[in-house]
This record gives sequence, structure tokens and C-alpha cells, in this order.
Amino acid sequence: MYASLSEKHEHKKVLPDLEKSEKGVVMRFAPNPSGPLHIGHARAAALNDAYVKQYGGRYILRIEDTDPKRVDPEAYEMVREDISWLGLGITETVTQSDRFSLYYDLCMQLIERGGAYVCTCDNEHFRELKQAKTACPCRDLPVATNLERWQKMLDHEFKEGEASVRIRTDLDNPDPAMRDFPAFRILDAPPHPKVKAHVYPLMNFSVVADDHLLGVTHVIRGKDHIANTRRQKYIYDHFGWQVPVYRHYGRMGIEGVVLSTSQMRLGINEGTYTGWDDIRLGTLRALARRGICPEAVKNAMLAIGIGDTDISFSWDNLYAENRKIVDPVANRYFFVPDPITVTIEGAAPHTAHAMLHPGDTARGTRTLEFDGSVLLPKSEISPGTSMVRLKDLFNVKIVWDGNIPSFSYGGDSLAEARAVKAPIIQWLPAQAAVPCTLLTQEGEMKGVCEPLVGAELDRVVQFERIGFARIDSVDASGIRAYFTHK
RNA sequence: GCUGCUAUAGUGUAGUCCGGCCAAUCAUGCGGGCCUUUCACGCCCGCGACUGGGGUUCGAAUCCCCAUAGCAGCACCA
Repeated sequence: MYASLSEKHEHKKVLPDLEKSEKGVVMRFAPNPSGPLHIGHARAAALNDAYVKQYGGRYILRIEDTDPKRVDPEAYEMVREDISWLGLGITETVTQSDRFSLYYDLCMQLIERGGAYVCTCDNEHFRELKQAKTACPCRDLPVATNLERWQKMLDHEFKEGEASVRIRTDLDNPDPAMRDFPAFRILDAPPHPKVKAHVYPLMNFSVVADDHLLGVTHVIRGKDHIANTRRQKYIYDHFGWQVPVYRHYGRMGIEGVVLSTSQMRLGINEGTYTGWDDIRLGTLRALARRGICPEAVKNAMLAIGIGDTDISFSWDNLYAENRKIVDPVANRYFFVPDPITVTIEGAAPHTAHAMLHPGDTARGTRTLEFDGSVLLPKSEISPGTSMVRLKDLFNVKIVWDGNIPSFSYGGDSLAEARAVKAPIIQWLPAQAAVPCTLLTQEGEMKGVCEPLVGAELDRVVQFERIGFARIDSVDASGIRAYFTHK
């Protein structure tokens, strides 16, 4: 009985089983190095990671840099950093630009098998033929001719746009997307930052080649790849290779942040964003800067799972995951936004001892010395407020003369403050407050905080009654913190 | 236009394959209460959904058909 109770209590989100996983799995995460990773990438990264951990096996990071137009040389390093931050169990890394000769080899073999041909047709013309389910003249050329043409491609005798390799599929396939799709193209420019080439494999070819060569057993990717999966099966069949198990999860809409790499880049160049880690962006480094933990990101992604329905990602759910992680560890401090200086009449010096964490008394206290005047959040003091309690200190009576308040000592009794429902607010000694800027996605909040916060650099703290924040920088001019969430 | 995928509360998710135990799970959110020198955490109570219409059946969230809506592909991007 107790067993079943605790079982239910510890109910953990488990991903649905994958078939053919008994002997372990080989999976891969395959980003394109066009920029840093964002929350959308995290889904594929986390799901594959979780399955490899569940079944055991290898987890390959494959950098898919086969399109020189979409390669940012700096992104290789950024992707590496982001993956390391996420804490994926990557067991090996391959970069496709290192493997062009493998693809060329396989292409030749495929042509020899009659599974591919070199097409020199004009693009527009080919499209019309395709719509009409008609073979282009190149399709029926003998293998020997195709091999010659392939050699001419490699020798750069064909220029950009003059020839491409196509996979022989089924012209009668009702889906026009399946008919003789391209596998290699020629690009004269731009140069690839990592490899000297003009013949480039297209994704459907290089992906099949590598999935097979690397022994990938299961592929989990977005359903935008569902057509690619069907196309890729033609290549597997031509080679007689075994097809991996595929799962396609639905589209994930993400509100409120910019995710498109090109838009982000543009915004950075124009100065709209401070960089790839601008907190208004959905990059992993932006989340990190705000104090979102990698485990929270992964947990949120696993909770979403691999369903094939289109979903809209909810920040609330991610924040809830993060709060579970951060709340038990974050020290508590006072941050007074938009402070006003107030002198309190009739109060003797007091020393306040506020707990660093109310759930963990062993952590001790911060000490705040009261000596006559304090800083209070302006928004808490408005006509009609007759008493507030300064948290961990004492009560303050407020008397209003029109719009002019005067403050006086109101006793130490917490019970009295409760009795009149006085708000218990954060405060700082006027003499011991450090300038602090809290940056949120909506803008800056200027204020002051406890000096001790300076020792929390790079950690997440909780500003009482405000929310969690990551301390981003500490210097002579003050502290800068990024708002995490409530 | 052609091809394909999907449709459970505000959001995510379980159940759908093998119809009844589902007047539908869990989380998050929201409302209320308790606890508490934070509007955090914790605890309690509540709110809230099977896209619509037909059909099969003793019985349908679950099977079939149609409709509607959303998404994806038809790139020399990944």
C-alpha cells in the first residue's frame, strides 16, 4: 500500500518506448552551425539525450555544415558551448565538412547502381516536368555517361546551376515532393569556411550517408522532416541499407521571443540586441544569462515529449521547472526598487537579522543595521498607508499631512502589524545600500540592494517580494542583475 | 493546386493501438484558504477539456465517414 502511494508520488515523466531499443540505441543531435542554439534546438537535443540515457548507447553530435551560405564560422564554438551548458551526454562529434570525400564516394557508387543521375536541366524546366510526372532527358542516360558527368562536376567543368545529382525515385509518386529530388549541387560561391569544395551534398544525401556510416538506429526530429524521411528511404533502398526508426514530433510555437537566426543576427548588427545572449532572445545563452538552469530546460522539454501535435511552448511551465531547482538554493536578499529615503522618528538603533533562506536556517542570516533612516520602495508608500512593517525590523507608523507623509517608530510587535494588516516590506539601511539595476525583458528597474549580493556573482538569488534574479556583474558602479522569473 | 500529418481544460500532458473500470490523469496557470516576519516554498479546496456533425455498437475521447481548423512538404536550406 505504501509502495503504491510513494510510487504515485514519485511519478516521473517517462518517454514512450522506442521499438528496436533492446540492444541500446545510437542517436544523434544534428544542428546547423548558423548561430547559437535556441530553445527550439533544445527539444531535439533533450529528447535524444533522454532516450540514449534510458536505453544506453551512443549519442553523436553531428555538425551539419553542408551549406556554405548557412554557416557562421563562429557558430561551431557557440554550438559546442551551448551543448556543454545543456549537459548532453554526447559520446562523439563529427563534422560533415570533414566528410565530403565519403559522400563523393557514395555518390559514385549510387550512380553505378543506377540510383542517381546527373541532371543538367534548367531548374524551371525540371519543375514543370516533375509536375507532369515526366522524366527529364538526363534520367535515362547510361550509367557510364552519368559517371563521366559526375567526374566533370567534381572537376568543376560544370559551373553553379549547370548540373546536379538527382536521386532516382518514382515519377508517379502522387506527392510531387518525392519525385527525383536533388542530392548534390554545385556552388561557386561563397567559399566554405572549413573545406575547399564546389560540389556540395544536400541534406538528404549527407544525412543518410552519415546515419548509416555512424550506425544511427533511431532518429527523433521535427515533423517538418517527415517528407525528408520518405525521400531518404529511397536512398536507403538503393543502397540496400537498413532504415533507422523515426519519430517526428510536432511543431513548437514559442511566443514572445525572436528565434530566427537571421532576425537575431540582424538585430544584433543593428544594435537592437546587445548580442546573442540578449535576454529578449530565445537562445540558450540568453536563458542562461537570466538564470534558467539547463536541467529546467531539459525537464520542460521532456514534459512536452514527442507528441506529433503542434504545440505552443509555455514559458510558465519552464519557469515552474526552474523554480523547483532554484528556490531551494537561492539566497534571499532585499532589493528596493525606485527607493525613497525616509527618516523614522523615535526609533532607537536596531540590528535586523534576516534569514538567508527561510527553509534552511543553517545557512544563517544577513545583518542589517538600522540607524535612523532607511530606503523604501516608493510604490509601497502612498496616501492611505498608515502602517508598514519593515521585514525583520519593526513597525513604522505613517501620518499624512495632505500628500506629505511622516514616519515614526511603531513598535516591534509583529502581531500588531498583522492585526492592522500592515504590509511587510523590504527595506535597506540608508548607509548600507548598493546601487543595483534589475534588467527585465521589459526594461530596467533601478534600485538598491544589500552589499552581500555582491558575493553572489553568477548565482541566482531571490529578491524578496520581487522574484528570482541572476547576478550578472558586480563592480564599483554597482550590481547588475537579470530577472529570472517570479 | 497536389501530398501528408494533427485535433483532450488558458498552456503542456496521460488515456486513443486492444471501445466499457474515463461524468477523463498529472503538471502548470488562475481563484480561495492554511502556514509563514517575502506577493517565494509547502499544504488544502476549487475552476477548467474529449473541434463539429453523422455512423457502427448494448456501450465511443477511443472505431468509420464527412466537415472545420492548424501545421508541414512540393528548394541546387537544414
